[in-house]
Amino acid sequence: MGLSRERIVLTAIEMIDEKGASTLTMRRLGTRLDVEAMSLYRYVNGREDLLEAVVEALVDTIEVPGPAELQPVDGWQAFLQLLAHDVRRLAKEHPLAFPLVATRHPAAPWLRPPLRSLRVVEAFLQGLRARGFSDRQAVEAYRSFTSFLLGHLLLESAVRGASLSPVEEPLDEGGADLPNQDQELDVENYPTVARLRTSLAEDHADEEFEEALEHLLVRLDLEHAQ
Amino acid sequence: MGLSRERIVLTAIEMIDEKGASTLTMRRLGTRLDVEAMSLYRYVNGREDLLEAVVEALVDTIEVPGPAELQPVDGWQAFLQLLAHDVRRLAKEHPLAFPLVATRHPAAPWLRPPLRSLRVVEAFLQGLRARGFSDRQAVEAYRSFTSFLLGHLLLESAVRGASLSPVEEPLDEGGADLPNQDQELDVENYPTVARLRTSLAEDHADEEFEEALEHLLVRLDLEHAQ
DNA sequence: ACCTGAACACCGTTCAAGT
DNA sequence: ACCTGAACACCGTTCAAGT
Repeated sequence: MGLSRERIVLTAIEMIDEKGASTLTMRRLGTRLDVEAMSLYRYVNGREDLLEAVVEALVDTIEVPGPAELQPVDGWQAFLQLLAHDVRRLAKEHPLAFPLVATRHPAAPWLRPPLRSLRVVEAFLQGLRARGFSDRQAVEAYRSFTSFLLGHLLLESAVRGASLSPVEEPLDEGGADLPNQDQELDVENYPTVARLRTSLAEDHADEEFEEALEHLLVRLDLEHAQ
Repeated sequence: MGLSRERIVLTAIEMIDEKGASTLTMRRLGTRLDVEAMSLYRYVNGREDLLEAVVEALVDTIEVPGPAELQPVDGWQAFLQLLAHDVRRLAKEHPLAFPLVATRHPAAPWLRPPLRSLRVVEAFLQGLRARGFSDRQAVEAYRSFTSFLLGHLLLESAVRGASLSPVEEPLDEGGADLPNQDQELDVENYPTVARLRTSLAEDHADEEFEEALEHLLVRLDLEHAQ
């Protein structure tokens, strides 16, 4: 029942998953752990350090395919497919936390979100080297793969997270004079959007992800063949 | 010299550009405008509304290629090229603000960051419709184009923004017991990263962007030809 | 109509003090 | 060794009051 850095980080992740990072305060976290907020500072160098630890813990759950999941004989395509889907699992399990993984400034320029840990980058590069990539090709693949993951997964998280958003719906008292972000009705002034509204609102996250991943692999294959 | 919503938003953007969104407080913004913080609430429904207005103002600077910049005879490739580069201009001009554009929850599921305004989406869809895309193709292009922009530009912003980061370097007193995010030295435990370190640290943002854009256009062309 | 003073509830963080 | 009480500086926000 004692406090520990690990317990603090896990509870912080819980709270972020429930209501978003902006509602995670040291004091509320302390309360949840049955402790005064000040006690947390024994284990954590302040709130920023805690958020960094949260990101690290999340990224640590990423499983880079190794001998257990994948024979070396399986190509780099299988390797990247498995990895991509595991990062997507992370994004889907933590839609409100994923923006942190995506946007917190990486410690080094070569730690690109969302694959922002030395362990993952090392395994990524080794995985491709072992499957026929040159050093240069592996590094280029790291760059395009991270951009691909970031774009697709953050977009998914933003949309899915919007439902769980921390902003409490203000009861509509219909009296605000200021410009309102609720543009629902203005759609009528944008005929194409209005016409395609239904189609635009459809959720095709799965297909989008698979298709874009497929194309990325094709693209990498072209460079790989050179 | 009087206060106005516009002046407030522009000053907020200035402050974010300088030190990041986390340092933008209502009170500091008031001080900068020579006014008490409470005065801002006449023009802005609180801090969240202000940030929303900041995002809106930034997105409003995106120029979707119209008759002025582009003949209808120019293909959809030229249209998307110009648009992509203008969104990239926005990201480069505001590396510390772009994460807001990227991660704030969109008002509607079809307003995908970073093209998150009705005006831009409408012009985007019309631009492609006028250049031979079907409704379905235009919507699919909107989805893949936004994912592409988000991934590449947010990654660029994160890296570039890290230099301007709001975290003040703590003078290294060399005494912290807690896990430290400064993993610089641990690189030695990751041989492949260590070996490719220099290559990984190189900034190829320009080429990456151009190349990925080129491939996206090829990919869209395949679907378009069907 | 526009800005302010005073106040409230809530933050992050430090540090001496308790056990 | 581990947690807390008290305190400080700083937040966002409301509202009655000033001009």
